[in-house]
Amino acid sequence: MRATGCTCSCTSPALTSPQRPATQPPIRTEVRHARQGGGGPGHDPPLSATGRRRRRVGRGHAGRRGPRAPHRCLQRLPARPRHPEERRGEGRAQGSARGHARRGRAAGRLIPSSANALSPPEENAMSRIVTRFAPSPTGFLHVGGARTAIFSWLLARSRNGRFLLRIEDTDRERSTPEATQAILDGMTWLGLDWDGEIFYQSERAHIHNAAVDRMLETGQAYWCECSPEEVEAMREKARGEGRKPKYDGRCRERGLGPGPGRVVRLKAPQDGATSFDDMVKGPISIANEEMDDLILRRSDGSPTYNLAVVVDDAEMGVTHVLRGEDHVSNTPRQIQIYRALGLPVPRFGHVPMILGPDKKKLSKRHGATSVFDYHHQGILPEAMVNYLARLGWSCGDQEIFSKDDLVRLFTTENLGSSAAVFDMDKLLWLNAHYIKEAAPERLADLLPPFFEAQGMPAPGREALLTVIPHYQTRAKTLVEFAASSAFFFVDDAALVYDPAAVAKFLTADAKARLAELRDLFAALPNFSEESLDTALNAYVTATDTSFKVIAQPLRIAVTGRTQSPGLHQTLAALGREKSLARIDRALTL
RNA sequence: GUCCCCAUCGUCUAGUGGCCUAGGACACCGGCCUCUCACGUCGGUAACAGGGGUUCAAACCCCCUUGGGGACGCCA
Repeated sequence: MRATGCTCSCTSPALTSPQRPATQPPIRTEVRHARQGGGGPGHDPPLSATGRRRRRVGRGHAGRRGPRAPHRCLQRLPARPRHPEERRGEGRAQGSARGHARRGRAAGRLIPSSANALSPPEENAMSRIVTRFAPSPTGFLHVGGARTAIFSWLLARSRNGRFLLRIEDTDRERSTPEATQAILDGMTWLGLDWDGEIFYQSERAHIHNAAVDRMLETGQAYWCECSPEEVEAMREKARGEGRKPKYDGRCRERGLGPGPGRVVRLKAPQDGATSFDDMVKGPISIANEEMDDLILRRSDGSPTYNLAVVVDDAEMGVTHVLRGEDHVSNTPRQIQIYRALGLPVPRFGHVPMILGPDKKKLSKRHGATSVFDYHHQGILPEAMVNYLARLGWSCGDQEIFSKDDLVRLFTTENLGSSAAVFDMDKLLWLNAHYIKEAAPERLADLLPPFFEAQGMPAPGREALLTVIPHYQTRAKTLVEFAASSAFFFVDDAALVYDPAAVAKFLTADAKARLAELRDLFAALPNFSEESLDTALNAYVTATDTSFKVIAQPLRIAVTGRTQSPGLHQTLAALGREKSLARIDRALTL
């Protein structure tokens, strides 16, 4: 298998539609092919080639992390009060891409050309940073893509910047509208909102091609008539000689024009090196002789990926590109294209991969890879975001981060540079934490589909609300939540008794006590937790027994199982009628 | 094969030359709490891949080795 897809380190095997429980997310985002139209290719005023030179070079890791006193991530704290106010509005489109086409486009074109010219965008206090997430719609949003989306979103939101979305749907074979929808739904579920219109790469071929034409005109690109077979032969030869397999550039100076079967190649620099200061990995440099003259336009006239990405990012005004590690080797090539086009080079950051427990790249073999798999497993979105953000990023010893915390604290400085293993246990722990913290009303909104998924009608909201607090400390997922609290809501006659528990605890002696308790409960003036608690304790003292002796039999009688919330709570939540009915039934077992 | 990247407890990580007999969290083990299960709480086991340098001092800087990963498409 190979990496497919997104600009985000995904391995996005077109996942087959999972048999999803009835947890259809209530969040739907319209996929609409916004007409991007117009707008020439990157015809922005050419910027001085020197504009992009970094000042900070090769100082190793120390170089990108200045010496500072307190926890670095906490330094963002003072910034807090400013942010919420400043970044609001401006056509941030949550949900369907409607209506802000003009505004979005204008901003996209203007910002970079003025802001990027002289210093790296990061250092320029006046510049608005622009990040993007650019998935290719060949499957669901998987956790790797979700994480780079989260980081890109955080980078923008934490710096009062814009976060854009571009769908890289130029692979007609594998791109589907369903996948696009699934990705948007995934983003929405996670609460990652984007600014302005969604960009669809497939609608922008004319812009890409215009850029190629421009390079042809300026001599930065040339026509090549070598066939794929010939090129493969060159590569084979080079490989045999222990060199980097590459096209040998034989058409470079031939001055060929257009013609059938011909491609356009970049006339890349042949000596020197191309380097960049990666936001997560530090300085990276690759000798230009390692790279060949990559194809910009295929023989069928269509633009290639590396060209399209560069042109789109430049056109959209992207200043900071955060993407998967599998793109580091594309980066120098893309930088060469930026230079050939005279465009400002954005900052790049490559986030490491997510591994499975066996330390191999996370894949379906390891279980769930789509964020919706986790949704359906009853993971709360805030737990997912917290977990994913913490996977490869840290802030001192802090583990729990609300989205606001993240926005306030995030910086690329604290992004880790090595691959990380996806740890379900820790996700579960976080999820349990957020379930405890959640408002019961919210859980009541979320839970119904999880009951339905296990084949029972969703309980009434009121009944649900009385039971929910008892399970917030007991469930790690909503699936577990529904499963372990289901006995509350089933018909008394349909309650399933655990045979082993019945055999062990519902002895004749126990039944005798149950009968007494039944009468006691029937006579109780009210059936509240307090009065039950008092009555139970009084019974224990009066009959000179211990709570332990009556607890399990009673519990099994009303729940069918050995585990439940506290007895008085369980009985009260069940109500007198059901409690008595169940005890009666237990007496017959 | 070539190039690039990565390397602290089982896992996520803190660490940016002395605050390190390496800190936190998950998981695991044990105690407490207790009507069960949880929650909570207290405690414990557990790591700087190896070797050379540099330095008064190295988990941290440099080099090498080893191991892992990625890339080398008219895919994205």
